[in-house]
Amino acid sequence: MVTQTAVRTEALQRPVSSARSTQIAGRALDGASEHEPLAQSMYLMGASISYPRNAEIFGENEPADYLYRVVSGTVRTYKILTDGRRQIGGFYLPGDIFGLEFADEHTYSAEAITDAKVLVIKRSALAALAGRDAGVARELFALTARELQRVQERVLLLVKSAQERVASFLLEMAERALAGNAIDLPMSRQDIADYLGLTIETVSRTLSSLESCAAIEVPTSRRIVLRNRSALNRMNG
Amino acid sequence: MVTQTAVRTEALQRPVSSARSTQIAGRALDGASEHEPLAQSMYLMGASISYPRNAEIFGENEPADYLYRVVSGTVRTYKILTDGRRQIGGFYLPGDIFGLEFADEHTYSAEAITDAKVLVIKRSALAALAGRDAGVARELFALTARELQRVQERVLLLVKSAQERVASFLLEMAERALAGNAIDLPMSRQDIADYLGLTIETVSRTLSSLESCAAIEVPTSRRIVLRNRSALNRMNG
DNA sequence: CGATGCGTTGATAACTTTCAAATTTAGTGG
DNA sequence: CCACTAAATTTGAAAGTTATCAACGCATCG
Repeated sequence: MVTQTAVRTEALQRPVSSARSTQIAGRALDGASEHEPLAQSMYLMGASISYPRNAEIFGENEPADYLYRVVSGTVRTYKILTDGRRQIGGFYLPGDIFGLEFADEHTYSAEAITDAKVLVIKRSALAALAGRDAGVARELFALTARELQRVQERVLLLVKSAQERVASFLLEMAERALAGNAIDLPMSRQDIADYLGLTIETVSRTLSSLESCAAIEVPTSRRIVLRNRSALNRMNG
Repeated sequence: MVTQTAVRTEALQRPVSSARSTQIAGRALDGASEHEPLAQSMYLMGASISYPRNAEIFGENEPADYLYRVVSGTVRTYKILTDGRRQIGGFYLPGDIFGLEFADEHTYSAEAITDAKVLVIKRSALAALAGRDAGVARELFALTARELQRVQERVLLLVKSAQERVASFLLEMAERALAGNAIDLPMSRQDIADYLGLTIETVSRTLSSLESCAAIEVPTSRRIVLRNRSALNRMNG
């Protein structure tokens, strides 16, 4: 891990204007940093760590001593179920915060999907900060509330058909990672399947079927072009 | 609705020792009222309202001006999906708090499953209270965090098989409403099905199959006796 | 180039839903 | 309190959806 001194230096070198807006689950807060004291604090106080593709950031049941913010790359959280299957808790893109816990230990593991850089802040430092700065406390609460909303939407998603789940997933990713009309998926089919509670075969078949009905194009497996978004919206239900 | 005066009187008449411990989603907080300033405030400041069976307590998209605490009976929250199906958000038993929202409007509707009595407190009063009393603010946060945990567990439940879902449901209800070794279900098969993302037929068949393998007994449709809890735990996954 | 991992496609099996009917339970009026 | 009606639950058979098992194609990388 980077030393505290080095971290401070790096944080100070980073121009304020380069700070991206804080996002959780694809929802952007309004950009001004005065409205994101937490993000700002992480820039000032947080350490920056880089992880190679597939590296573990933290493990389930490890002490939850840090809060994380994605700077670049993509992160997945997941849990291995007793039957051996893997359930993905969420995908975190640049600006997103993850690792927020209310117990002493992480309930999910976290891994870098691609090479990723994250900022970390000690939970104890954050607690102290929240005590002094009501804005930070408010933001932590808002973060939790938004995470709750995100998970509630996932519950609604998981009771739907495979086609609806995949369509919802594409629309969700489109909101978060759209480049023009195309999405560049950082995650594998297996990741998507474990996120949606489906198998890779079903995800693959569903994408093929969406392609054959002209709702999307799949030029390469990681790139999806949205051709008919209203059709996807209709499927979304 | 009961007048403010009448409410105060009722609150004062209620002996402190009779206050049930606050529960959310079946998890009991430690009983002492000093640890539940929110519950205490609701007793002191809240109005008490009674609803007959199947009455609406609030509707989706209505302004979320109140927070509710179940005194007696059972409440369900739900949402009607675009395809007409109903998804149940949760069941709330005596001591449970519901109606917690972070936007201005309710995202779920709420109905009394049985005749139910609830305490309500104005959100604005609660906000004022949380500003003055850090304990209330903490409890609101804890409440949110616990709700988040509950919904996350539901995500894990919804990716499992019908048998696992029903077994999980029975174990969840057993923790919350166990009388001896039997559960008295306040809700219908349709409610259970809409909670688990299954059809009533599948719920009914699964219960029959659990009965035929001696894991449970179903003397009447609303009463379930747990015969082999470790078998249910194994199915739970 | 061959090995390896990822993604797609096909065939079959397992599971859940749908539709239908029988049975039980609950509610209502006499 | 009983009889009757409506509603809820259970059970059966068939259809639909998704998972599983297997094979193939395609790209990447030593």
